[in-house]
Amino acid sequence: MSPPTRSRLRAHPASLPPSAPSDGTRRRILETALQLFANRGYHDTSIRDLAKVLELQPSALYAHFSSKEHVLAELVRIGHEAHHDALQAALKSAGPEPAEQVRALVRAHTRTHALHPQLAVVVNEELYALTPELAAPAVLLRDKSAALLAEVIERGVAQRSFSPPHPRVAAAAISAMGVRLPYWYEPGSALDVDTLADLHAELALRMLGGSAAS
Amino acid sequence: MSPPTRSRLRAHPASLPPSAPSDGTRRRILETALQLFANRGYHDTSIRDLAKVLELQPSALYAHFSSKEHVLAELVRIGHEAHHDALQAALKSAGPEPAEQVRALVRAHTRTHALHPQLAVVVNEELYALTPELAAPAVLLRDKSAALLAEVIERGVAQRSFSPPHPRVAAAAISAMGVRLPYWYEPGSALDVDTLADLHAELALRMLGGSAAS
DNA sequence: GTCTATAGCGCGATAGAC
DNA sequence: GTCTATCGCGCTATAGAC
Repeated sequence: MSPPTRSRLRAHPASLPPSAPSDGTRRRILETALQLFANRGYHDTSIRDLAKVLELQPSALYAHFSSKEHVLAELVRIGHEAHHDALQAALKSAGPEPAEQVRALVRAHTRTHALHPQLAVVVNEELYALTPELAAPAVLLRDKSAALLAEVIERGVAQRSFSPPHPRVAAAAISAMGVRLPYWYEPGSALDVDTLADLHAELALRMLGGSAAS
Repeated sequence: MSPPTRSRLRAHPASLPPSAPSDGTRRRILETALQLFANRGYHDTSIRDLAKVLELQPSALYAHFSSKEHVLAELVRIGHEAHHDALQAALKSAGPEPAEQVRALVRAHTRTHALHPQLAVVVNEELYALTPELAAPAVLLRDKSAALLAEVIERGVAQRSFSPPHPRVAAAAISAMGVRLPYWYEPGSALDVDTLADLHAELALRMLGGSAAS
């Protein structure tokens, strides 16, 4: 760990989604690693830093994870699965119209990033610290999640509900709103998560144009 | 440098803006560091890695920079200044209407991120690897750049040209489009930079609503 | 599953010759 | 301004006792 640095995130403390392991020490390690990786980065956080916060000896961590990289890989896996599951659930409960489906997807995307900002940051900034083998499952989930939005947009365009100037660029812009959230949004602020999710959905529909924008 | 990893960026090779130093070795160091920091991250790139690519001995770098951190600081400075200068020039040449000014700002924001993707990534992901003292000038420029967009939006809202659901959230969404560009945009693709800049401007105006959206 | 101790290596940076 | 050589330290990970 290098010397006096500002922390990357506004949010505190690190929150894992419910799907994470409930087992005691393994979960504590993941939560602590999440906090440190999010604030300082994976490569700037040492096994010794992690052990110190956990009040364990460095060697004790190896009873729970076979390497520092496997701790990161588990966080990346949890993050991608939680995100993908949230998108799928949102889509499933959304009804058939593209506008309603976009609204549901964007709300879920935004909620995930706002409620688990550390996980979002680690997933997005540290994925490339993993060997391709360990990163592969996450990359696959990433592509599937992107496809969920892309397909809804395509269908909306096909049936003239949407008229974006460029569907792929619009999809990237919609995704970007959520991905950048952890860097400026303050979870305890006047703007609550549900309102924010609605605002993002509204902005997404405006970008997509057509009759759906309110 | 850790073992087999995918690179963070699609773009190749690293491009510095014209404002960067033209001097020989110093510039070569900056260009090479930019490429390595963008692809592997600052903390995962060693002085030895840098020297190897440059075909120099590690100690030779210290004739040009007093530390590895100062190399990063210089890149961060160059990146922030080029970005801020581009926004200011765009605004200056834009005429008085808020819609025209937003279009100019977004076009400049997008062009900067598309034309210098490595610099954008390093500036955004590695700023927090700097001590607060070295990061301070960049943070100041960042705030000034954000204010340029925020003020134009505010004026547009005040004179009823814009009707965003929430000006601050819309500003963040507009900025996010550009910031995320380096992670998906392929500079040599069918979609050229100017078209992309126009598309982003169009999306921004749609989000801001009002009479200005085309 | 935690401890003490340490192996083995790579790191950033410096000394001093040329 | 580049070289050779190296200091001193922190790193990931392992060995082996309890």
